[in-house]
Amino acid sequence: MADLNAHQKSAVHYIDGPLLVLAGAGSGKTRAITRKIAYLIQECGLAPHQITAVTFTNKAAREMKERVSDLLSSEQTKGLKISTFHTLGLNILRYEHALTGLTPGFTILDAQDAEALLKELCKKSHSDEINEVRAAQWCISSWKNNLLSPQQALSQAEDELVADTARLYADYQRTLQAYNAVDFDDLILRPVQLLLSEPEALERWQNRIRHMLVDEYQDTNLCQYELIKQLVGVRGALTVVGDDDQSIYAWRGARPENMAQLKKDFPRLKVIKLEQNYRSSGRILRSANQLISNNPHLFDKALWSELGPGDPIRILACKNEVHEAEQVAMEILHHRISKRTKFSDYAILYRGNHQARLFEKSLRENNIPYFISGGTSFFARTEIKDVMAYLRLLANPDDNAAFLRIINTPRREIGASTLEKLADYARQRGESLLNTCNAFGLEEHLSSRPRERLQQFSHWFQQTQQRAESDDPIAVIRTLLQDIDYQGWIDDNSANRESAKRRWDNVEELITWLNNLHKGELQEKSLAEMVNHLTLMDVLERQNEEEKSDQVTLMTLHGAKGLEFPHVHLVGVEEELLPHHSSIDEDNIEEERRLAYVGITRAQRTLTISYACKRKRFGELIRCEPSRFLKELPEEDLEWSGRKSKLSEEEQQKRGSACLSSLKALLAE
DNA sequence: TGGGGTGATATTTTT
DNA sequence: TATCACCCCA
Repeated sequence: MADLNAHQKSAVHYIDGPLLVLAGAGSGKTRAITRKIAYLIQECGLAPHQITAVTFTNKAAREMKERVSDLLSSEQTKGLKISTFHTLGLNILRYEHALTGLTPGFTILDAQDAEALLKELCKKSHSDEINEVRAAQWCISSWKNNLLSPQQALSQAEDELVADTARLYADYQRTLQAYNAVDFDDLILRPVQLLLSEPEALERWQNRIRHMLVDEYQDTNLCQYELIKQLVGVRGALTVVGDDDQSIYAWRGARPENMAQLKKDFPRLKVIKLEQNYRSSGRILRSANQLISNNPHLFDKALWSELGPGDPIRILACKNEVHEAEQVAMEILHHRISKRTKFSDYAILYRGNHQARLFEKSLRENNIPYFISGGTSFFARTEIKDVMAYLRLLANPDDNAAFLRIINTPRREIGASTLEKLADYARQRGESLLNTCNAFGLEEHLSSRPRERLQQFSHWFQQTQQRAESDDPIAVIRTLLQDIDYQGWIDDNSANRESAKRRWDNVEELITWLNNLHKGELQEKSLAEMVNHLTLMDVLERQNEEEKSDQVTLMTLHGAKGLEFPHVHLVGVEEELLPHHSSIDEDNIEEERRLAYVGITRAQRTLTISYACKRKRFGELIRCEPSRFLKELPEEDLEWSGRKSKLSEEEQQKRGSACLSSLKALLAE
């Protein structure tokens, strides 16, 4: 405990009731949480399995696990439950499946699968009003996050479109149940419904959890909060850590009000503030504080630091967006040489993903290694989704979504009209598509050729299912892929050799992951368990690999939360971009300000903010204003570059080449 | 079934 | 401007 400050210590030691830790940016909240877990085990006599800690991302969960195991022996951490909300929900559902009408092999549909299913359902019945499936999906998701049933949603609907969407929601939930499937939101929602309606289950889980810890608490939505409340019960053994100034997910249902709500629901709530910042130098911190003081606050908090003032904050005014990207690349090259830093000390943070492209270009042109965090995840790739769909169907024969995905991949000459007839008959019999392939009486609906094809598939699949019951899962998967010659299918369907190779490598990597899960410490036994585990996972392992090498990090402000970098470039700090124009329209400047605040507080030693005066947008060149947030920073801590000297373009070019030659001189040195 | 043409549409994203 | 989904046709 020696390396904790007094406030951190009291947060760790306080176990008499519910505790809210208001942890400012860089105040060592992860340290406090991990110490508290260690304290509960070592000093308070709790067994590791009685402690549940939840985070929002796999990455955060993994980091927390690592840091706890640095403090404790492996014996002391055995059974400790540190996971994401969704994994916690999955575990509850898995254990209590009998009470929910799900069978153990149930499928988790990811957002993509769910969208495809909704599209399908729309086509069938709700077509007229709903032409925006994604909007409907978003709407249904927020209903779920706000604990609204389809009936409630319908009764609250104010117009026909919403009413239709509510009916789609009802249809969607029915279909999911029929498929023996849940979506991501259900992983939280269904456990909540279960705990509310089944007192025995509630008691079981409340007894199991003797202390609960929640990270990034300001990001919880209503449904997640309800889950916490149910699990904690009257005992109130709860520690939550959060920072309302870093709430940047209100747009997807997060409720920073949950921090205030806690006080109402747990009157005994103790509040501890962590205000000493260990990350950033003084000027950076002062700027952040001053910026965020323009927002109203639920709780007052004043961050301070002992790290000394540090460098002023550089503001780069750039001619246009191309220029901005070049400048930033130049600055990084220059700075790295003169300060003898590593590329991995730098991060370029931006509001929207599309901004990455320009920086990618300029970094590449200057031979600066970089990696872009975000983008298509491993599990969204077609080849991975295909293989996963085969596995899903093995685990859950009712998973019609998986069936539809793979029935004609690779090609089996089973077309849309065949499937439609099959689906009609399946609905009539109340059975899954897979089952219906062999159903009695199918010949009345389908002519012999397509029927034979379906039966051939189903026959082969049955054999595979049988093998899956006894054989090693990995061997089953390998045989399955050989049977369908999936590698051949990839070869035939890739643009070129390289992409074919890459895609097959991805499949191999998936198998490696499955293998690790199977042999790993968690001992995931069944295919279903492994498949569900993988659905909730993401790129974390490979991201990890990339972080290790010396590269500049490019990511969105949202992606940067929870991270820190010695040198940060905050780019595109313009009106309409940060704050984003849609937030300006919706009068939601505060969240944008918090976003800027998150960006600033990522910086440890230097912060460079840049903006362009002109920018191409949707094909046309528009004039840009520097962000209003710049005016909210303390002028005396800023160092302007570019704007105040009214250089002609020509002269700027000269300066650019002067910069380049001085750089070359440095390199030669 | 896949390619090419067409028209809509441009945040943030985890699980 | 650039992308992407969708539709139609060969």
